[in-house]
This record gives sequence, structure tokens and C-alpha cells, in this order.
Amino acid sequence: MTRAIAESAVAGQESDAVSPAAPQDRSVELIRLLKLNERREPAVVQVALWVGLGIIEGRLKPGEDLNSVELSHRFNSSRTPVREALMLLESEGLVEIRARKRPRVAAFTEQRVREIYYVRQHLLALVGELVTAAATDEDLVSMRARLTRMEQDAAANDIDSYFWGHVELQEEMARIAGNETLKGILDSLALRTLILRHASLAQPGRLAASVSDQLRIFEAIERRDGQLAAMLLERATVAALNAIEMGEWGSDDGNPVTAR
Amino acid sequence: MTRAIAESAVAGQESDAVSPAAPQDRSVELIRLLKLNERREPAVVQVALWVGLGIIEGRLKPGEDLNSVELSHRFNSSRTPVREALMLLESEGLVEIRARKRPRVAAFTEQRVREIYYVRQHLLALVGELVTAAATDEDLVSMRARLTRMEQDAAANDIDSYFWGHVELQEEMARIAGNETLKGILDSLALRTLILRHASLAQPGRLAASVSDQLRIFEAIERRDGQLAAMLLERATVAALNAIEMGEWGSDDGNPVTAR
DNA sequence: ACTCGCCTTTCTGTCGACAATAAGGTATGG
DNA sequence: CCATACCTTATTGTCGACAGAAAGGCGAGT
Repeated sequence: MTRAIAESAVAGQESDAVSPAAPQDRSVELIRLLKLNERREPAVVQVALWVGLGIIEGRLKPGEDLNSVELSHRFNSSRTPVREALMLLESEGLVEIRARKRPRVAAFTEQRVREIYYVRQHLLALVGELVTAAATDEDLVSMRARLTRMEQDAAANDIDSYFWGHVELQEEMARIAGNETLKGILDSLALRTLILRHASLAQPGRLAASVSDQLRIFEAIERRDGQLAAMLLERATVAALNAIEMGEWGSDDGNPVTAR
Repeated sequence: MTRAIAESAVAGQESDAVSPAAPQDRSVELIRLLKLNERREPAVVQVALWVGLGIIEGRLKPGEDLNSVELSHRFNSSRTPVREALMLLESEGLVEIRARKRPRVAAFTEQRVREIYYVRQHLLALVGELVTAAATDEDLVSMRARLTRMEQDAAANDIDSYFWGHVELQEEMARIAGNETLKGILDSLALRTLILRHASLAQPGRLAASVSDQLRIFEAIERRDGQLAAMLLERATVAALNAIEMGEWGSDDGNPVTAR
């Protein structure tokens, strides 16, 4: 029996109480990322959020079993909505479901992470160009406000809050870019790397570097220099990958990774 | 009650018998595209294939209701596997499921199609570069063989067979490119446009133009000119979109669409 | 004839139960 | 002591039933 789930939280409804800033903001954001807005059967959403957040925050480890009967007990429901929630998470790459085997928390190879960042890098470049062309003055104001908050988070060394602010900023840029398909793909890719990104931000100096990158990107957009914005976004993405690789696998040397 | 499903096929197992060439090849290809290999509960696969093929072939029209109880009767199963199959198709964008409403065949706006092609265009350019760098001699032989078959299909004006050959060729290129994530995204995008692509190939001259495009792309790969391959793939994708837009919405003028 | 609201029917989401299968543990043999 | 085969247990996938929500039809009122 998999006891890990039973140990890792108590009530099932409120397993937060960890972060000081925004207790349910991340749930709201995750609901958007998982597209749970439309498909809002309460039980399904509840399970998907708890498991999804658990994976992203590292409470549930890669490869760990996700026992559907135990989850159903935890949420006082039957296995049907649990299975549905797990399938939703599977479609976003957070969970692996193979026939007749226990669902597991998805595990990435280093190769897979490189792949994701390679695609992300190029898609974010597209976003950079599109967002520069499409951003209204209000959009710029909104983005600037977000950046200010992120700067404050960074100054306070509040990694968690900065992290989610960063996620929301990229989501907003994708929205402004006006290509829902592109946004959906980026959301999906973002989800798969959330846990890694979160960890990489904890590295010394990484937070400051990220803030600096985001500021330069915003300035390029503000000056309507789409090519520059695209290039900066691309480089910032490569930098994020490098940070992840150093943190996660302890890159033997400091060579920048040429994402393939 | 939705009678459409009941009318549009009889047995539920074999609803092909339409094309002369490869009766189940397209099922095999669709199984790959829908990633049903690993998740091979027979009932689920059966339903997903029947509905998915129905959507792609146009047997099931956009917006049409997908009554789960009727589908379960059709396949002598309960609604559980049917629901699961529909969720799989939803995650690939072929079906829309909203809470407490009937699942429907997904309907695209023209805007959405443009979005998809905009992303596809850029991702295929990436594939062009990667595949040129990574293709072994055997890969080239295999691609050449595919192209030969496609030429024959085109000469025989066998749109259906050419169409699936084209799908398989792009799948193979993505595979050779060696980025599974990229391949997965392209598969997903491809699925959503299969029905449109199929229709657009029926336009006079479109088949020949497509063959010509594919040949030039292959030659660029063969000569290891990645940049050219990328550019040609991008242009071919734009051309495909133009064909779709003319066919589907009867473009008022002949101006090439600048995919946005 | 047309609109609005009620009522019936149909369908979805959920549940607990059951058979089949995988996982894990135990005993057996080398 | 380790490996293998068997057996027990736990877990999955499926089913039919049921409550509640949509959808559609019907009638009353204008």
C-alpha cells in the first residue's frame, strides 16, 4: 500500500498554510493552467489541484504511486472522479497512466527537459514578437505592475511568490500575444517544468538574474522592439535551462548548454 | 436523442470499407497520434478510434453531440470506457467536454485554424533543421520510399491514401528530428487539422502542388541544407493553410494569407 | 400565431460492487 | 545466502444503478 499520500497531507482540502503571501493564488493559477475552469466538477477539480500542486511543490515525488482508492477516501468520493482528475493531469504530462498499472507521478529525463526547453525557447520567441506587436498601453501598465511586484518579491527573497508571479507574467504575455493555441502549448510545457523551475530559482544569484532578464524583456516590449524582445526571451529561457541543469544534475562544468 | 451516431455506422468494429488501399493503416496511424499504444484498454481504444476516425473523415460533423450512452450501447460496454475515450479525444482537441453538458465534436473558428498553422509553421521549421542534421542514410531511404508511394498515390489521384502518407511522412520527420516533445506537439496540432487538410487536398491542383513541395523539402534534407529545408517546410505549411482557407471559407480574393 | 414558463424525458456524474490483473510476500529449492 | 515459483493481497477497469441537471416538448397566456 502506498502510504506516502496519507502522510503528506492531512485534511485534503487545505494543505497550504506553508506560504505567507498568497494562499490560494497558486491554486487559481493552476486551475487556469490545467484548464479546470470549464470542466469544473468540484470533486475532480479538488483532486486535480491537490495532486497537481503536490507534484509541483515536490510534496509528491517523481515516480511515486498515486493510489486511486486512497485518493478517493481522502476526498470522500468514489474512484470515478479521482480517475478523471488523474487523466487530466496525465494529459498535461504531470502523471503517467499505463493500462492496469498504478498511476505515477511523471518523471523526466534530462533529455526530456532539454527537449521541452528547446521548444519553449522558440515558442517564447514567437510570443515576444507577437506580444510586442499586440500589447496595448493598458497591457503594458499591467505587466509593469506585475514586474514591480516580482521585484519586491525578489528583494524580499520570497522565492515562492516570485515564482508564481513569473508564471503569471508569462501567462499574461501569452494571452496578450493573442494566439490561444500557442498559449495552450506554452501552458502545457510550463506545467511540466514548474517543479524544476521552482527549484532552480533557489540557487544563489538566480533570482536576481531572472529579475534582470524580465526587466530587459519588458523594456524591449515597451520600446516596441519585437526582435529584441524575442531574442531576450529566447536567451532568458536558455539561462533558465542552464540554471535547472546545474541545480538538478550538478553540471560537471560551467559550459552553457546548447539546447538541442 | 442523437440519432446521428446510430446512422453513421453499423457494426462499430469495421466502419471502413471505403478506401481501396490500406483499410487499417489509418487506424494504426491514429493509434500513434492519439498515443493509444500504452493505454491499450481495448474498449477505450475501440471507441476512441471510431469517434476519432469519424471526426477526421467527416462522418461526425463539428458541433455534433456525442451521446455517451448511445456509444456505450454501440460497443456493448458501459459508459465508463466511453467517457474515458472521449476525454482522450478532448485532450487532443477533437472533442469538447464541458461539465454536465453533452460532449460534442470540436468546432474550429477560422481564427483558431490560423493560430494552429502559425505555430505549426514555426515548429515544422524547427523540425526541418533538426531532421536535416539528424537523418541517417537509412532514414533518407525510408523517406524516399514514402515519397515514391505518395507520388504514385498522387498520380492515381488517390487523395485518401496520399493524405495518410503525408501524415506518416511528417510523423517520421518529427521522429527523426529526435525531439519527442516537439513531435508530440506537432502530432496534437496535426490531429486538429486532419479533417481540414483532407478536404483541402481535394482541391484541383492542390495534390500536385503538395507533392512538389514535399519533393523539394526532401531534396533539401538530402543535400543537408537545413535552412532551406526549414524554409521550404514553413512555406509549404503556409501554402496548406491558404488551400484550406480558400476551400473552407471561400476566400473572397486570391491573396495569400499572411498567417498571423 | 408567438412567447414564456412548467413538466417530462434524457443524459451526465457519481457511487459501490465485482472480476481480472498486477504487486508483494512467503516458502521452496538450489 | 540467493533465486525462483507460488500464493495472498491490493488495486485496477468495468459495470449497472441512481440522483440531479439539461434539453426539449407542451400548454397557458397574450
